[in-house]
Amino acid sequence: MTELIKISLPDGSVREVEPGTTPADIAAAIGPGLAKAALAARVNGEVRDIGRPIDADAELAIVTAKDEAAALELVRHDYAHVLAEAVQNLFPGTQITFGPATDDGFYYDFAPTPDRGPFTEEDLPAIEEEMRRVIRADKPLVREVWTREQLIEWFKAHGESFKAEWAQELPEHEELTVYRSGEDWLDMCRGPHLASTGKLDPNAFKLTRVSGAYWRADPSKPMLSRIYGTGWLNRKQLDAYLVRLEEAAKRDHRKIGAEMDLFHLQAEAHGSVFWHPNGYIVWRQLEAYLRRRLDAAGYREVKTPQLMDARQWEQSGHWGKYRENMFVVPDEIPGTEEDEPILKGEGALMALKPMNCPAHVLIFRQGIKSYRDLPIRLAEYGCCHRNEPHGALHGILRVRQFTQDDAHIFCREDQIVEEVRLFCDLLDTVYRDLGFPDYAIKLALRPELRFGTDEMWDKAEQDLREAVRLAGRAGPEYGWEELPGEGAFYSPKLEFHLTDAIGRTWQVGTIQLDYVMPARLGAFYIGEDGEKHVPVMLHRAILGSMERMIGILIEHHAGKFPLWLAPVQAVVATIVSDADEYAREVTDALAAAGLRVEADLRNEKINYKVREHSLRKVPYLLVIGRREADERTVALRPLGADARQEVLPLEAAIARLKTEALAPDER
RNA sequence: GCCGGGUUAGCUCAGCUGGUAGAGCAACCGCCUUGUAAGCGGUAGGUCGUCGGUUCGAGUCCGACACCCGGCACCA
Repeated sequence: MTELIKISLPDGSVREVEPGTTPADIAAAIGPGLAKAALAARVNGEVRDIGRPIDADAELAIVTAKDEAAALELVRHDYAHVLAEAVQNLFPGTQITFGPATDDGFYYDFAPTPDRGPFTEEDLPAIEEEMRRVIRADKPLVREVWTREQLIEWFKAHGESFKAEWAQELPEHEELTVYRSGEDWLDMCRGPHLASTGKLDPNAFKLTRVSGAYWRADPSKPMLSRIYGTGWLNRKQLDAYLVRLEEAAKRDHRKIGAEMDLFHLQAEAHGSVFWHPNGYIVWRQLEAYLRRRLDAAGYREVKTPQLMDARQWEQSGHWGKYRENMFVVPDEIPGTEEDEPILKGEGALMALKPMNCPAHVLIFRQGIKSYRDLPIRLAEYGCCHRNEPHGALHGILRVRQFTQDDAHIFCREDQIVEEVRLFCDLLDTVYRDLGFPDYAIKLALRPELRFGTDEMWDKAEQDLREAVRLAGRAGPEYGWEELPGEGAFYSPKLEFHLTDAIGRTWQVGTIQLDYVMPARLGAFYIGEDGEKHVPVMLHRAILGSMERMIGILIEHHAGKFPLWLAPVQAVVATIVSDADEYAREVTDALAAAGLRVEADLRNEKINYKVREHSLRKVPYLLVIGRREADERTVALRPLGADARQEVLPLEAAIARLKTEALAPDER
């Protein structure tokens, strides 16, 4: 007689069953409803196949669609496998490699046959159709444990060289499993999976795009053909997701930037932004605001050279570690004669600055500094050039010329924690002012390629960890996380990731603790002991870059900037030409009050004017008809179709707009 | 840099298997004096990304290059 095992359920009850009973059996015993809804099982917290037997006492919870995170992960992983099966059905000879669930769906990387070539978007409808067929066939997904030798032999025999390579390299101790989909298809996979393909909703997924992807993310390895999809529990979720995508597309800063006439990009200066008058107003407002905050926080603003001799970059270490991203310029007078080469290559090399830090150290080095002078906080709106890989450029979010809101704090070791704390406070204020109350803090640890000794890195990482903890910002509410290998080559860094209006995150702010560069560039101060000491250098930025932050602000606000940032704050629009003279008076009065205002006296219907200025996202329209002109009032209409307008005396309207237009630090 | 897809009027886009370009909006002109997201009519506007090739003939086919888009890698 076999010993029964005890299965504890979430409601506290315990069932005694034969060893080898599956969660599916138990779900069925509880009720047919649960059996039908069951997708997988949590056995002692671990998500497992619903059909995988339990051999010992365990805690069991049945995973249903209500356990949404786990259910989505399962479903997406299964969609990926169905995608792989469908592709191999349609395109025999295509090799399978790897296909995980992602945040909103799944992908699978394939090695197509050479004559077939990479997949294109035109292939997707047929593949989707085949996926639906596989789903409707309701093929059972069965787990089997194989040996490494079995796996390698099987994959080699079936022409799956990528899978065979992988099976070869999986860790020793791991249990190696395959999942069969019916009789005719299988993939090596850790699982877990649903009981059968029919558990998927054939109308809750969509293949979205194709792309190349390196095998094992390594550019020296072959490029595979990746197919992306989005997958959900049901059609309603899918539709909601597709609507969200459309919403995000509407906020695209490139589209809004053109509509609002903020900036443009063109091939002749690719990777650099042409700021138009409207866009540059946003820039100037943002810059002026932050400058006031920095002044108040004890920073001193500087301006340093764009071009410096290559020897300087050698000394700072950039020449060795960063040169491939630098624009190098010969210090030479170009030839102008027809038959003469433009450059003879005789001049010394100079480079456009990719960072501001060396120049700030050079300022620090001027004159003798005492320990009493520290901390010294040097700030610069530093225009940097970085020769980024062309494929990386993206609108104004990733460019080759950008302006950092950079600053370097030179301090003593005993001041580090306080400086980091002060920085965290300043950054918190700025993010709140800009409308980003939610942000996460992460610590990026030493990368492979780096300066300095391990002891230095140990200390720097520990100092940052400690400083954030003491600043009271290392908790889960700040999304605290450590990221191995993500640090800069000269220092570990704290990264600040903010969350925008539609839930996307953007890495913007940073503070980095550097023991190396000041020493390399010979910076020192005289300590209390009368000896020379090397100061610690904190590299820090709050906005990251002006270009990127403005791009993020455009997407965050969908172009509807708060009044203080809006390029045009108000338009005075007339209904009849009889009101022109009064409208001019109103416009002049608003301008005199410091507001950015335009008059629209065109011979157009008010409907037309409302629509046009609404599309331009002008925050306020001051509508002037005969009535307003007679009564010396204005109809103040805030942006938005459902916005209620208010008729008020001219003076009252001016006073109100003036107050509302103050920057957050001026209120 | 790598894979795939693009580039046609100021903007959004059409143009089948090659036969010398088309719509809507915007612009301009006129009418309408207008009350809260497009009033009506008319006119003008394009070396079809660049360069080269195939062809009697190229927006259309081929090649190179540039830039853009989606990813990959990169983001010090």
